[in-house]
Amino acid sequence: MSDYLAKLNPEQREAVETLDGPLLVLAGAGTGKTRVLTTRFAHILMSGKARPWEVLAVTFTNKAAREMRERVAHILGRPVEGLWLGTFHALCARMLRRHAELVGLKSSFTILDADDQLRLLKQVMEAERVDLKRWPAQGMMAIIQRWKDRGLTPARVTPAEDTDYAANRGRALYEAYQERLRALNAADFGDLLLHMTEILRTHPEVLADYHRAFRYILVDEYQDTNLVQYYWLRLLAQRPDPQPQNICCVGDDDQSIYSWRGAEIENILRFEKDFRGAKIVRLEANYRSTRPILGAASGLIARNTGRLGKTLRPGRNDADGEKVRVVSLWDSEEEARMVGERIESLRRSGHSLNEVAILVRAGFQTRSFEERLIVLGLPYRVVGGLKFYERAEIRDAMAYLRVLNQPADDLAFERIVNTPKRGLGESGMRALHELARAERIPLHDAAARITEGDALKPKPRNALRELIQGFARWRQVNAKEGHVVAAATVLEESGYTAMWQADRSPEAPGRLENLKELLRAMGEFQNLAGFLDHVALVMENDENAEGERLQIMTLHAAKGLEFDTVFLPGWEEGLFPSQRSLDEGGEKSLEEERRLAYVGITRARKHAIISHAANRRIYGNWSPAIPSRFLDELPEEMIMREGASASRGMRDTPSVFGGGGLLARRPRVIEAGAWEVKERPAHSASFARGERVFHDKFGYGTVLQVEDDRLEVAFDKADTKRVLDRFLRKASEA
DNA sequence: AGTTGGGGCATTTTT
DNA sequence: TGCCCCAACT
Repeated sequence: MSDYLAKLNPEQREAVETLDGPLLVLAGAGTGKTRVLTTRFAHILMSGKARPWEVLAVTFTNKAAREMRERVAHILGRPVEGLWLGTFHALCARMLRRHAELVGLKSSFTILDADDQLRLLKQVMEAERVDLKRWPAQGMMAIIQRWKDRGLTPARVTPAEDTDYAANRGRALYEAYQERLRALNAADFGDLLLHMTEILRTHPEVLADYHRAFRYILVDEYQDTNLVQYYWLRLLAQRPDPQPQNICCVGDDDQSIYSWRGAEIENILRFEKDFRGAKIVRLEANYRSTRPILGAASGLIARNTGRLGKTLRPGRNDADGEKVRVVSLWDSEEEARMVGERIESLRRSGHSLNEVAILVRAGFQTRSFEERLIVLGLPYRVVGGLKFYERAEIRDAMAYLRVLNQPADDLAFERIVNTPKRGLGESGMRALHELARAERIPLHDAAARITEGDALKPKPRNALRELIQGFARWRQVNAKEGHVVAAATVLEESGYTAMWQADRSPEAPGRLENLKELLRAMGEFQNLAGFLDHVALVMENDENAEGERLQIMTLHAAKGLEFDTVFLPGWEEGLFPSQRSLDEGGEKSLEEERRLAYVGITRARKHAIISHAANRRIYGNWSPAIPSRFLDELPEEMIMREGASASRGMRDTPSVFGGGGLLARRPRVIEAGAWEVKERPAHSASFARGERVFHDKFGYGTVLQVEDDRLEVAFDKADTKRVLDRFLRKASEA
């Protein structure tokens, strides 16, 4: 027997070895889902059932795709070429490049990011004279995305679907938006799936090609698929008899937490009906967490109805462990202090900070913890900050490259035509737009034409001519010397680099550094088009992971991760479960919140500390908070209560905090006063450039500029910020 | 063209 | 309470 199979337990082996016919693998948290998926992939190749390019393997994130690629290569002992392994979007983009003309695009189409999408839709709506005050473009975007999620092209949207926006003009706006995309030779993220599904639906010969091509299909996180992804998969999987439908979906209905993004939990619940003769394998042996953690999570999730049903059991013999802590606190400040203290003590006892995470329900909760951790000097990282590709300088540079690649990319052209400043103001842009619209030509071509006449003042006219001539030249550089040289030349000759060099702001050097990084990254790609696709689809987060850091992130962001110690703060009615889910979605969305709680608890290997506060500041005002109903749903024998909840029944308003435990140690009065430290009296000391200072919120930093009472400070653990001197202390006094 | 101040808004987010 | 976006200044 191959040794990669020997490492599996019986149920995992069944999931790997059941190669023929539809298979659903219900993989509970920590049951070796990724191992099964990658081993199955390798097993298909090793057993000779298919060649690498005959397997279609789909994930949701680039990270998951990368991981699968690496692990398959590891099992096989060599890298594998020619795989159809990637995210839904990347795979669809690849396919769509082959068939673009079937939906009115050219193979060279541009993939727009969220920002471009919204700007384009705004333009469309303005042109259609929609009152954007009354009907924000965001709302229309959301509707269009939901339609795309459900596989609805404008033609497939029925009047009954089109009732809740801009006096039933939603469908018309959607159609106009799609026309604009086509005119720009562009596709948004939703289009990648939508167009490909539409092609497979309406072009049997294309579908038949793919039926022949893919003998096996593997899908990760099936519970997160939306309808259009489901249609796409089903079309590809439902091969005509006698060819077997070898689709294997791996997922966990208990971890479906993305319905608000269009995911349909019904997809996984319905699997057996969709695919004749489907087999279901349950992975229930958990190798990650201790017995109490599993017991707490299982007890909680058992309250949900409409599950496929599965019970985690400890897969290791040493799985006994500490009970899940449920800590009651007076207010959110005290909660942050409690978490900080425990992390400090963990660190003192040799615990790695990389193995600690604080998982919150909503982004704004991270702040109180950040503030506390800065004061304590504990290094942390907030997952999900600004991404590399989202930074202004990168987006600008990308826009230059997009115009280089495709002159008709109006969105990109518009972004850079006056960056750096070329003296093109509102009137100049209007003239340009009018010419482009009148002649039905791209802005780039209109710009070339307009410099021939005298519609523009001399300064912008000359600058614009230079830009257009520049692009012609740079395209030749691209053809002759490659995209990296071309990119460097573009940034240099367009004056873009010079713009940042002349910038006196403290961010400028970092931005120039980022541009260099961009050029470096380009070197890894064959050509410009390949690179642009990569950036559009593979939004890499260039977080520098160096050094030991604890992590703060949302529960959503934590799915798929694991840590020795997990803090789960803010378990209060209205916050978790969130008010909105209580108000709107009824029982269904409450169940999704419960799944989110389940995801949170099951992230912990050894220690889970859940907490709630009796008082929380909401939009500035303190208001009392009731413990989350989820706390009552945890099996009593799996948890250990601390603070008020230790001696009193839950769900009462915890007005009296007299119970034992850690929190009762200090008198309440001192607790309440402690946070007033913020209101420090104005500091008479003045600061000098280069001086080390301390800020309650941002921590230590160095003074860059002084203007009266306003200082510019480069903080060690935060960006450079402008702050008033009264919020600063000298580092030596901090 | 850049700054400033008022008003509206305030889960979760990947591609 | 705080942030972000837009509109109206200078």
